[in-house]
Amino acid sequence: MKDNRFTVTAALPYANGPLHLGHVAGVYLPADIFVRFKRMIKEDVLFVCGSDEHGAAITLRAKKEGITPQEIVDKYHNIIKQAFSDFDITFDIYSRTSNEIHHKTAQDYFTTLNDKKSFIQKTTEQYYDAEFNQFLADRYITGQCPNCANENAYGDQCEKCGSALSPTDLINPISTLSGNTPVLKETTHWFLPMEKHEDWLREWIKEGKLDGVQQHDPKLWRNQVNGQCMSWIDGGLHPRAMTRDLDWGVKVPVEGADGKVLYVWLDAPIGYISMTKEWAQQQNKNWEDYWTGDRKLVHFIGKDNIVFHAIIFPILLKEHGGLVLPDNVPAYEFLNLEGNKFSTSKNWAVWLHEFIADHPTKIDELKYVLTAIAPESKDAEFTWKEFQDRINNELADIVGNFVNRAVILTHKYYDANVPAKGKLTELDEDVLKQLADFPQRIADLISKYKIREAQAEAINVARLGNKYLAETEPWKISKDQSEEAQDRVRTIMNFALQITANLTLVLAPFLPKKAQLIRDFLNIEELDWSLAGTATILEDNHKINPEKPSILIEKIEDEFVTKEVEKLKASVKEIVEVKTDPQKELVSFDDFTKMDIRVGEILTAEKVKKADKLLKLTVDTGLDKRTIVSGIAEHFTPEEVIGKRVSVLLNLAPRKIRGVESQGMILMAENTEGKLSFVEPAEGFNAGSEIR
RNA sequence: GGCGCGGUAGCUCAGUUGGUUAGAGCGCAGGAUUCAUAACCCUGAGGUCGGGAGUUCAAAUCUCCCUCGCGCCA
Repeated sequence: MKDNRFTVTAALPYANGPLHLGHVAGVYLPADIFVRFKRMIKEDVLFVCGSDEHGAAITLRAKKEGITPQEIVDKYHNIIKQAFSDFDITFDIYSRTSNEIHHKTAQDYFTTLNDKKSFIQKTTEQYYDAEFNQFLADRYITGQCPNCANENAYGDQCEKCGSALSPTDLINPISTLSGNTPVLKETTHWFLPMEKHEDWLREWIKEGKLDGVQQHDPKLWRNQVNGQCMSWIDGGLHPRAMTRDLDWGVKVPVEGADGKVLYVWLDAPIGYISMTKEWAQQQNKNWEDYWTGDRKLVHFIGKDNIVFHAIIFPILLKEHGGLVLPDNVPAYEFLNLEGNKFSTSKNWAVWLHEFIADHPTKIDELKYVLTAIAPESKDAEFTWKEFQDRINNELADIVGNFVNRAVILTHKYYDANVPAKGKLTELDEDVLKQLADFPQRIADLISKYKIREAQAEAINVARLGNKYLAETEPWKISKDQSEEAQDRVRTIMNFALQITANLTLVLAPFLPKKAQLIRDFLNIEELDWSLAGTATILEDNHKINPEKPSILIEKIEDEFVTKEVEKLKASVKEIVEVKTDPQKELVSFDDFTKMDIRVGEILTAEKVKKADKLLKLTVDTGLDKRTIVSGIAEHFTPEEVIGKRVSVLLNLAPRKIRGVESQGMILMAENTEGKLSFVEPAEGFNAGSEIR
């Protein structure tokens, strides 16, 4: 087995939205706790992460919002980076894939593998949008589902019947970019022939051995990870595209590969390497030291990313040669929120940066709750009520209260000096023994990626303290003035304080700010982990902070919960209100040309009697002057509309409305608030101009 | 649809290679106590371990079928 030197990565956040609590609970926070602990026990650990800034979703969003992809990724990269920093996630580097060093590293990596003939090239036909000059990602093609006839199926899936599709399955495919029918066009891509790697992957995943050499303990890999990988391998692997037709990303470094970029399978994980390089340059170190030899590589990820990190990237690493393969891929399940999945599009989320802005003093409290419910083995659920319960009943009552008791009593009895221990009782010895067990237990749990249980054990140190005080009752004994009794009280209080000092150690990886606050109460510096479990941390007569301690953990009021739940519900409403109608059914060009739409000028206007909404208009259509009844009286006065040049549907079948025959229809734009606007041509387009 | 993972006390979760009365925390009930953030501490009630069938002296744990949730793939 290898030494304990770690390179830890956390999944690269996609820079098209902010971070929510699901991301934090299921990747970044456990990774940070793991890393903090490794640093505490002086194991060499590098922690890298950064924004994933490429891909079709970002370019399409940019197009939609009329801005550049760079503007989008700049915006979210900064929000995410700041949120991590505010939340005390201690990456050694948080970089981004739009950096030059990443592009260069990824291209070099591709070239190395390409030169080694690790890839095969294949030419396939893919849908292409001629107007936008680009190939279409599956999800940007819609059409009729061949299974259930749903008109709005996507190129990768029909959401109505749930069947997965490929774009060519769709009947009447439509590009969502232009609305045109896309054409099939040949394109050549580089594929990774994964099937060639089945044999060694099987041995590596199942037994942890590579070329017969033990690399890792497969029993420490989560069920889900082993299970999914083995099912992929046993089911047979297939070539996988490593490049895409897109103009936003790392260009494929091969002549003639214009308009092609590296696919996310290469782009993102090589980001771990390029970010290591960037950090190493800053620190004057060799990046290779962190990716070769006896280094343990650990990828913290969500469960949707398993085969990507446990099969595809390992193949790429091995093909490159000389680089370490992951020692573990702790994959987290998903966090749900108040009964529903987190959803960026539905705005059902608690955003990390918003939480921090709203509750800057509750950072460790949030960390505690997210760790306590971390989805290590099954999907978990975050509710504000549980947030309150966990903080109030566990953190505040157990930890906060114990610290307060120990410190306040020391102030009261000894004027803030640590009293010396006297003779120990059997109970004291027993407590000592229990205390001594904690550090190793916590270390073991963290090494096994059981962060949630490790945190619970840390809290148990405070429970031990509470129990000790309840059993020894120093406040009773202190009333007895005999030297023997006073000696007993000094011993008890010394123990209580030593346990408090232990808390600064065992809580530190989970609740760094609270650990610091306790250190302030005790007037001590950061301690070395080797002291954990001992009762000799504080020296006799050490002066603890003479100021009365503040409240370590403030309780969460009911109002806090109510407000947050309301905020969450309100945010969903906003989205619903601005929802626009989906595209209507397709019409043929012939259908469209049947409609005769022209510019008309409104000559006269008057209200229709007994009708609040209707105006009777006389319109010059260029052909004739005709009467049109229009339902716009609630939006415009007759005076306002006279002289307007508007769009008119001329050949709508005439119809009597309130006794007046209407010979056409005025076309209006309507926004989400129900406001109306005429569709007016520019100056110089007079009555009779055709619209088509 | 195929595959993977999960469904254990009201809630959140542990349960090692099948082995005595299935555990913890919260919540709940009762008790004790007052140094402390009305907190702590003790005791107790609560589960036919998603449903069914099977293997076995013995199944939460192994096999099969069904069902629900999540993910991956087609």
